[in-house]
Amino acid sequence: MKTLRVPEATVTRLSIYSRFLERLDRNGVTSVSSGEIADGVGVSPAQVRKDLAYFGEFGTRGVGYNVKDLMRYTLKILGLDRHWNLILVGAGNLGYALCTYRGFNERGFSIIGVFDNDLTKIGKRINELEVLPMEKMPDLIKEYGVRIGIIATPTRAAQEVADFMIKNGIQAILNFAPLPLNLPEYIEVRNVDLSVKLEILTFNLGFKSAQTM
Amino acid sequence: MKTLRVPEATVTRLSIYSRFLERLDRNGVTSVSSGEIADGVGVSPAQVRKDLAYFGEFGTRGVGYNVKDLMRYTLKILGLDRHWNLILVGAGNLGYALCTYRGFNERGFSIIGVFDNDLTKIGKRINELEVLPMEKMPDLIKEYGVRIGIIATPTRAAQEVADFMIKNGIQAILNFAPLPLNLPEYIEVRNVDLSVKLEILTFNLGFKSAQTM
DNA sequence: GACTGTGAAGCCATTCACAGCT
DNA sequence: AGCTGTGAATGGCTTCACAGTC
Repeated sequence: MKTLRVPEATVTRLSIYSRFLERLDRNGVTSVSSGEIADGVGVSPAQVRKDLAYFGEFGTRGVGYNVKDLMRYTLKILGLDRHWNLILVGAGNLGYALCTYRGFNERGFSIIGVFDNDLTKIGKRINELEVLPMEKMPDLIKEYGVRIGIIATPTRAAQEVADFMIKNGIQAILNFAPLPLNLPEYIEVRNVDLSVKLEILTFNLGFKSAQTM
Repeated sequence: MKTLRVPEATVTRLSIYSRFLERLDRNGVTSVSSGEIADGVGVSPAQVRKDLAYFGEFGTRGVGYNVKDLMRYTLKILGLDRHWNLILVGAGNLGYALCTYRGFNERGFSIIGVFDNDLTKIGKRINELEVLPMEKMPDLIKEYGVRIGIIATPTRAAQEVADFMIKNGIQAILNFAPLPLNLPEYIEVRNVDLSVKLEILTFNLGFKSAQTM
């Protein structure tokens, strides 16, 4: 298992492969080829093999891959062979939706603390969680060993919230505010910008209507 | 304005530049250099210039770019010099959050119809919209000239919903269900997978803890 | 002197094609 | 025969470096 630098695109696909493998496993499929995975997720068979090759040899030549084994390997590579506690800041509609999103639980993520600085939101309940004021964050991070924080605040608050999280030991941030955060480089950050993908669609539709209208 | 194929990464960054330019404009800044844009959004100055060069020459050598002009150009390129009506299927928490998300309105998007097939959700109100049964979709698409649909349903319903949208004239889909949709290739699809980015974080944290523990 | 626009170079990811197993 | 694993080839995006312009 040599450790070259792995392209982020490979990690993204690995996440998708692993979910596809979970589906196969639930359906009782025990063996799968790179071509079948490729068809299932919309990439080329060579891509699937190359992606897996970054991490080892998981298949059998002439046969394919064992579904359960490969599923476990991919989950392990992604760090999903364990449970992750998260905190979230911003108890608006988006924060609420993320707290109740089943996709997180299915992958081993639990949001164990929700914070806001809006007094009208503090004390409200989201499932079994109570929205807490920001000053309760430090203790909760320590108590639950939280390393990842989610930002679902309005844009103007995002940078300040990120700084506060980091000061209290958060190592990685998933940012839903449409604003590039300015953070130390040892912090892992990924942005989920809800309108960027929509704008890729309008960009592409623009070209189409030019052709067809 | 030569029309080479534009990398999707360029379109993504264009969307980010345009929002940064809007911020500068609101703050009264009138002129900006590629280096300042680069600093503001976290890319290299050459990247900014190269991205813009796909679409024309917008700057003045020795000076930089006029903020208002460049903002308008970028918005126009992205197809955001006009209003876009959207429909959304799935009136759960995520659907609710998307319907009330201000970031869409700020960029010229309006969700003008929300659909669900769950009888307990039909008739509910989200802002000024009433959740409608699926069979009302065809008329609404025609009436409002809708080309883009958003899928915020549970995973199991997503493929069927996508097929229904397309049958009724939708040309582009923003899919929040964590499942690769199987669609004709003339349909534009982009997926927003809420846990993939989280799994990139856990992947990267995995490497870090290996070093530091 | 400052900054854009761009061909060339460099780098990285994907695809190809085939050797190696079963 | 079928399918994996992988070096080589390809393709595409990013960075470099400098000519062009103000």
